[in-house]
Amino acid sequence: MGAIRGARERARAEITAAIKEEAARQLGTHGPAGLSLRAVARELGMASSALYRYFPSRDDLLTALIIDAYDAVGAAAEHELAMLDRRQPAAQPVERWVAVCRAARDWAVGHPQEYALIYGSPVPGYSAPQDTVGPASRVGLALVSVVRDAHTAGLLGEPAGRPLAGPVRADAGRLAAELAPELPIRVIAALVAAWAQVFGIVSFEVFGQFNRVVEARSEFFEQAAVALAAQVGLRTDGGARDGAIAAGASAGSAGRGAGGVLPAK
Amino acid sequence: MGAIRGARERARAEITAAIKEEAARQLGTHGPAGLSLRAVARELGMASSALYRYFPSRDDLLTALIIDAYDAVGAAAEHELAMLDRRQPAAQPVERWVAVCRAARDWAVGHPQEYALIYGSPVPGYSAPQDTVGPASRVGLALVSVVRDAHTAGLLGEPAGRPLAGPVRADAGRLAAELAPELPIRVIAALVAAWAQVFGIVSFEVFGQFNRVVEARSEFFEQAAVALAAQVGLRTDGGARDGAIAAGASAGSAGRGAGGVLPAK
DNA sequence: CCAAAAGCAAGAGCACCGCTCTCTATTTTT
DNA sequence: AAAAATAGAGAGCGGTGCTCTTGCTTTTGG
Repeated sequence: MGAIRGARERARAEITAAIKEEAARQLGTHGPAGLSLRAVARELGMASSALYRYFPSRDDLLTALIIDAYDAVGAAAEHELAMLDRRQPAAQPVERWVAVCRAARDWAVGHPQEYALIYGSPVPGYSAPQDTVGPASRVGLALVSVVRDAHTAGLLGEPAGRPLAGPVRADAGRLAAELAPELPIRVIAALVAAWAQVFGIVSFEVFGQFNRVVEARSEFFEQAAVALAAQVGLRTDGGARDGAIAAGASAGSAGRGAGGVLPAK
Repeated sequence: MGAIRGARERARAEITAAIKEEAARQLGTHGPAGLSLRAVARELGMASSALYRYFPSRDDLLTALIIDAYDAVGAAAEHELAMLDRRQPAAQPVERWVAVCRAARDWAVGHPQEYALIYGSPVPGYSAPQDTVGPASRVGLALVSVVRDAHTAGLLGEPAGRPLAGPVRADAGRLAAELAPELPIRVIAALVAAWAQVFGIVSFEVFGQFNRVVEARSEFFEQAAVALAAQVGLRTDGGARDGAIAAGASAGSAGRGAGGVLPAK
């Protein structure tokens, strides 16, 4: 945080960064399993044992990369949202929602290995150290903020779905108290579901489950993101049909014409 | 396939099975990265080199396990559906849909490592050998069959969401031709999305993303599965409101009373 | 200012890994 | 019964994560 004190600390910071950089590079080419401390050290021209001064174990290096990845995708989402708001200050909630989703997806397809690291199978022992929970929630919080803004702007309708089962209601209530007390409980529940579902689609794309199934990935994703926004209760038009099911805008969805869902990319 | 011919072939089959069994055991305790051919051989009391008579490489062993896992979850889904139909021949399409989803989830939480193997990050080199695509699609096909049955029974409404973008329509059309020509294209698209979204929720649960977020996992999942069924167009009651948005049953959802979504487990 | 303390880099070494090669024993086929 | 195919064992190669010991440099404190 503070200013760098001596040459030693500066060197330490630089070398730590270089190690992470090279490790990330190897991660991109050989995958998480192929990340080798020795190879990193070799590439950096240092003895493998020296690397342990910076990361006490391979898992710690991986954890650092995990945190970086969470931060990267979180920052991408926040940045994309900020850009949209600057470009188009009166953007519809649905557009803002889709912007966040698309940012996450774009980052994922651009960094598949890093994505796999954080949203794929947890690594060997793995215990999800506490340091990861903050960065890990940034995308989710961005989604929450979009919905919250829509709510304060009066652009939030009823979420789809049946009334909540008791325990689900309890979870959602606890979450609501934590991060958005003004939002209806059902919206919170729908939001969490949508959050998981967005990443379900991204994971299927990145992990190859869509091979030979879905080819128009970005359009497909966009379509699903819009549907999920509706599911959460974000209105696609800021008008009538109060309290009605927001998802039900399909009938008269002149929307944006010509097949397009939202202005792509 | 055919009868076992000699003692040698029988032994080979048995040993192959034993290797896979032990490998699966190790997979469950140490994770995919911790699967060691030497350890498997050691546990089986044979030389590590002898193991290569059965699996030419570690990746081939993993591939075998992957196929087994796909088959296991697929069989679980099909079995659960068959059981429901036997127990309750007039089951609602939504119930059948949820049964398939729940079977997949139950298998996943019961076999997290095997689940990670097939729905988590792809393994090192990995090329998704052709042998996996058949088993891999069983759960998806089960979902398709549920929707198709609902359609022939006249219990399929309009799926939620806007009209499809062109390329998405093309993908869905191709898929429809392959596996369910009678279904509306939009239903196919919604189905694929729902398929990915179901596994998104399962993955978030199994991979720990729901830690400290969702505690009532099975109820939450059930809720989401029902919502996804509606999204696809499965009616929750076999009656009125033709062509209307099926998801819109929320208003008067007396449903099944007392917070419960569907008869659990 | 210089000695003590602390941090850093390197090398050797341990136990393990996937995998190959060679050699022998056994079974199947001809 | 001879020949061919198959199964197992062992040694060995290059790689891995990680530890320990040994020197060296920077920082610190009297």
